[in-house]
Amino acid sequence: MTISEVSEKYGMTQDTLRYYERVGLIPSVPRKPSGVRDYDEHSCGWVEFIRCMRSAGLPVETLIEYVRLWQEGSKTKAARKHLLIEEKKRLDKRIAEMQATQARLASKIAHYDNMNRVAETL
Amino acid sequence: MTISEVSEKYGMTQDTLRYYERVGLIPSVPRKPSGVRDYDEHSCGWVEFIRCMRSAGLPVETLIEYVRLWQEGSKTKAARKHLLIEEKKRLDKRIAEMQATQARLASKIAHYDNMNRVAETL
DNA sequence: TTACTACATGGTGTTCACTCAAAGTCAATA
DNA sequence: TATTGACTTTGAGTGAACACCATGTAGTAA
Repeated sequence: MTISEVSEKYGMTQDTLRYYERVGLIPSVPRKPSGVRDYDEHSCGWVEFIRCMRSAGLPVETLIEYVRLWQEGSKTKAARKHLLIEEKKRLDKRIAEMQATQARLASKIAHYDNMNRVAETL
Repeated sequence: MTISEVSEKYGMTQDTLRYYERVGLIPSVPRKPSGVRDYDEHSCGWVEFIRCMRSAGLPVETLIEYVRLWQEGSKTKAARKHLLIEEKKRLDKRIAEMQATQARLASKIAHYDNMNRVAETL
C-alpha cells in the first residue's frame, strides 16, 4: 500500500504518517526500490494501533518508548507490560475526570431545560 | 481571597489564573484599590467551573464563548444551552473512544499476563 | 527609612504534536 | 520528450495553552 492509501484508510495525513515514522512511533516502513513507502500488514497494524492510542491521548513520547522496547525483542516484555499498565492507570484517571465533567454538563443542561419549562408554565 | 490563595485552593498557578482572566475564560475579578485581585464567591465559582471543564479537555475557545454569552445575560440562555449540548456530545464521543482504548490496553496487558503464566507453567 | 514580600503588567519562551515549504527524484502518461 | 503528479528528505513554521522573566508598585515590619 502507498502512503496515500494508508492515509485514506486510517484518516491521517501523509505528513503525520511520515512524522510518526521519523520519530519512531511506527517501525520503519518497507520501501520499493525507488524509495517509496510500501506499507505491509505489519506496518498497517502499527499505524492502526498508534492511531487508537493517540486518539485516547497517550503521549507520543511514551508510545515511541513502547515501539523501541518492542523492537528490542522478547527480553523487554516485562518493561512493555509495565509501561502499558502505567498508561492504563493514567487513562483510567482521565476517563474518571471526564465522566465527572460529563455528569456536570448533563446537570447544567437539565437545569436549562427546567428553566424553559418554568418559563412555559408561567 | 488573594490570587495565591485561589491558586492554592484549586491547584492552578497564578500565571494560569491571570491568563484565564486575560483571555476571558473567567469574568474579570474584582480588585482592591491598589489593583490587587480580590476573588469573591462568584469568581471562585468560575475558577472551579473552568478548571473542571478544562480538565475534561473542553477547548479554551469554546469556554470563552460560553463566558461571553453568560455575561450578555438571560437572552443568551438558548445559545448557552446549545453550546453545552454540543460540547457534551463531543465529550460523550471522546469518552467512548477512550473507553475503547482502555479496553484494548486491558486486553493487551492480560495478554502479557497470559504469556507470563505460560512461561511459569512450562 | 530601609527591607521585604506579594502582587501587577507586558512581553518572551517552552512544549507538544503536528504541518508546511522547498527542492529534488521517479514513474507513468500525452 | 516533456510534463504531470506522487513521492522523497530536511528543516522550518504553527497553534494551543500555558510558563517564565523583567520591571515596577503597594503594603507591612523593623
